[in-house]
Amino acid sequence: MSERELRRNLAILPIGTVRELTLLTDRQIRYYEKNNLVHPERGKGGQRRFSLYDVDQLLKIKDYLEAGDSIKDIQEIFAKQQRKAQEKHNSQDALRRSLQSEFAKIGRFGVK
Amino acid sequence: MSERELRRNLAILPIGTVRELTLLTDRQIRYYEKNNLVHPERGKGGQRRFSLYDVDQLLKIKDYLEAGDSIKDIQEIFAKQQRKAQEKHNSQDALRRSLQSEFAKIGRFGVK
DNA sequence: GAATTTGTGTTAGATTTCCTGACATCTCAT
DNA sequence: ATGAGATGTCAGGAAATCTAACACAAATTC
Repeated sequence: MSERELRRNLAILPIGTVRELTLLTDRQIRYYEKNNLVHPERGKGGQRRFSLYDVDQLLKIKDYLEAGDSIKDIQEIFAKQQRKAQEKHNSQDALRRSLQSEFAKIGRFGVK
Repeated sequence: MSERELRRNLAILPIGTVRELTLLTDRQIRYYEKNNLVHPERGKGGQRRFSLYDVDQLLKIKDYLEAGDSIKDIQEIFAKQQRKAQEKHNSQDALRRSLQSEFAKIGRFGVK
């Protein structure tokens, strides 16, 4: 994972901040969590910690709901996006590996 | 200010998160604030809210202190950095303005 | 070398935020 | 009408944060 992705996925925000950033209520945020749409971590005392990625997801949820989609619809939408991201990830990995092995054959860049 | 800068300066982190990110104690963080080295905002109930920029500043403070500098030294260092950033900002503004007025003369790009 | 300053630890009590669980309400679709 | 889905609201408790004060070691100043 890139540095940028790491930062994006750092669980650093309490629910109060997320509430302000998304204009959702605590109730809504917790409900979406219960329905597996977001997955905040928990701090030492058991309080939720959200990442910036979570905030993005919550904003998407908001949009989808306002567009008439149900929680279940959104679960499927996210599952689909998840699969695509995974494929993309895999194909990038594959590309990288094949490029590296090509370079290794040419012998100009070591694959360390 | 750019979108990126805006995000960087958004006051979103409670002191607990900042404590974990910097490995400083609350006491230290508050002391540095009292000495004008960081300037967290306050939430509705009066609790501190730090930005990612604040976190960076705190990490710098930590480095400087470990390097033997005093709080006052750091105040001056920051003041100097502040002035330089300001100058850079101004010169960028000046450049932008002069470019815009050049374009305006040529008449191809309106200065909105 | 005694006195002061500096940076930090620690504690206490009050306030704010967050937690879970339950019950209520409203809107659709059946 | 009935039931499911999404949200509001409330209660009681736990966790996080706040300020102010006292303590203290190390460095600095007189």
